[in-house]
Amino acid sequence: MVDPQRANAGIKGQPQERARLQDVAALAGVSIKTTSRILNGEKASAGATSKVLDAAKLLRYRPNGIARELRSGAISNGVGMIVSDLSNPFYSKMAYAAEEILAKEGFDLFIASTDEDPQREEGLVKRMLERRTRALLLVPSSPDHSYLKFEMALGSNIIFLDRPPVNLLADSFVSNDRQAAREIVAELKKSHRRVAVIGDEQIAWTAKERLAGAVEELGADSPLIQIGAHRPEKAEEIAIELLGRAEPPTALLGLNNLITLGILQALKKCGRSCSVVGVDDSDVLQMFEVTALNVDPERIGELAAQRALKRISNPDLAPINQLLEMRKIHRTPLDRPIIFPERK
Amino acid sequence: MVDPQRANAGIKGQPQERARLQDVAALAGVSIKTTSRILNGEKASAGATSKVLDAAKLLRYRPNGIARELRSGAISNGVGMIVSDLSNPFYSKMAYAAEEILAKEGFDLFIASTDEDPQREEGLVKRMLERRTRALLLVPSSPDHSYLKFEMALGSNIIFLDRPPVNLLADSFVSNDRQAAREIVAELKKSHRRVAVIGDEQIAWTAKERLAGAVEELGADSPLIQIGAHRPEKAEEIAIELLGRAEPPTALLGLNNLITLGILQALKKCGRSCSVVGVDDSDVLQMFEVTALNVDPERIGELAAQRALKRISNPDLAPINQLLEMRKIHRTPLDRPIIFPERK
DNA sequence: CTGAAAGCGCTTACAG
DNA sequence: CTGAAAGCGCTTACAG
Repeated sequence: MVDPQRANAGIKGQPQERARLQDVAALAGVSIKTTSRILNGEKASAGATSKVLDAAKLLRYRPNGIARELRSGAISNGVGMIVSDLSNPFYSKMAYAAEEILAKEGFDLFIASTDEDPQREEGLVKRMLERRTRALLLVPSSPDHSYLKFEMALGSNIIFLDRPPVNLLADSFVSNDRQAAREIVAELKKSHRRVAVIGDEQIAWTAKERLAGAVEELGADSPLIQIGAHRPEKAEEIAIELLGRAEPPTALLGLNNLITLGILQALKKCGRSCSVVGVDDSDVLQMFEVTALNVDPERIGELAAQRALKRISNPDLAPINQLLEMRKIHRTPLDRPIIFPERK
Repeated sequence: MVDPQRANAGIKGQPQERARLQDVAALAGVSIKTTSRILNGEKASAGATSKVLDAAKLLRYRPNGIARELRSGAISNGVGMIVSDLSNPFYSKMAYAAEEILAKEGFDLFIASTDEDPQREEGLVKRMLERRTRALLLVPSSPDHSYLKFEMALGSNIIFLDRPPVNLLADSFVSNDRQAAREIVAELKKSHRRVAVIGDEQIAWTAKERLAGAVEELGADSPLIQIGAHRPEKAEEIAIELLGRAEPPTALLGLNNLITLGILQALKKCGRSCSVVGVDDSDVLQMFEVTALNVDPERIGELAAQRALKRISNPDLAPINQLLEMRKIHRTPLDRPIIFPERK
């Protein structure tokens, strides 16, 4: 009944025979059309209904939504979002905000994560667009987006978030990372002799921009600038090294949310107090009253989702590039140290 | 050339004419097959190539992946994950861990969020399965999963995480929330006269279980049990009220990560110190050395992803229900208060 | 209530 | 190098 040689067998995982409507109809002894009707919950004679349901169960029949979608001409209501690292609360908040806006308009948001791998990004983009995703919100990991030119010329709606497109004209919502980092370092220098800066690995655009801003103030070869802190643990390690020097920094600047967390962990572990400022905000910074430089991830997610909706109604919009300002959230004044809970 | 009356017009958003391969071929003056070859990057004569590419651009042609997939019989490599609230770090960590495991085996993980809406859950499940998602990881929001019986009988691979299926036999990975909550309250009672408990709105299974555990120790009508704290701000408000009573609690138990965050915010705001314990761990609890009861979200995500892989190779596995133990992470002893950074 | 035929937009053989 | 025909698994008209 089911031909195991059929095309869809054995692509990934175990070969898997899929029963078709045809197979169910044959086993039930009724026509394809009747079978379709019954499985779609329309009325039919009791006899036919039970025969068809039995046959479907026996053959483990599952309708092929791909075929249905093709025939019925229904358009997908899916919007895709591709982020670099879903475990970073910055991106999950962004995704949540976008989802809220899109769901209100009847669209599904499907989120995938590249783990900063350009290959994965290209593959995910391709697979999402081929499935007629109505728009794509992209936090890019790839260093070059010219591969998207053709897709965009073909009418795909692509919107960049948090990091700008490279070699491509497309909508983007990014923040003024370089300028913000430069200005906060300049401000710290006013009340501190030694300002240390800890940055991420130099992969993401935001990481490079923030570092560039700090370098403009402190010089490229400052021994107080340290990078490579991709996880909080690594940031903690670097901070401990800095604090252990003969001339330790009097202020520490963490160039993203995870790094600043690591800095606070270091202070806690060493029982030290020090002025701390963070780029990006978080619950922990709030609790310790650490002054932060921040763009709401929710704001970026909302703007991008709204733009996606606009583009879905009118794909011929000219690209816009919106620069969002990072704002300083004043908490502990920059010349005061962050005090840690006393240890027993 | 492009017939604006075609079926896929005007379903959602603006009507959108889609050029077909046929339209491109007609405009370029070559056959459909040649057009297909050129757009798929195969070799063809230079003349045909440029004519086809021009026509494709002019018509904003995008291949229909649905049709391609149907004809070529390719099987999707997508796995779906549906969570109740993506902005909760618990779930984004879970998703990240699952994604890592699945990506290693060549599967894409597509994540969607229901915002605790059963309707959205049903819709998302249906749309994902119809698209031949190979497996579905589900943190359910719905109070009844019998709607999935038919899907499962048809061979869909569905795995429940964090919350168990109701009226359905399916794989699940959940923690012993009730018992863990009961035991920690019992332990707190040993060194505290007044143990207060703050819980979430009684929607999610975990919220109900945790409350039930606390009630078993404190009684259903204890004035020290407060629920409805769905956001940290609400938990903070409740905690402030509790702390302002004539006989304030000597210990506060937060029944999830966001609630415990709110409790700490309340203590900070009021400048009070108090013993605090949290169900679920977080960066903030770690920094304040709050003792926590925890199941690694990463562990749940990994187990579920591994189970999905197994089911994809062998769909006939009998359902398993794994109960994960919540473990106590000892930090500050239960009879000691959490001390807050001194305010200036 | 039920069925035979046509077709969704592609790709896959198979010929020229 | 190129094309006409068949078919992926369904649903949509249209008949009986």
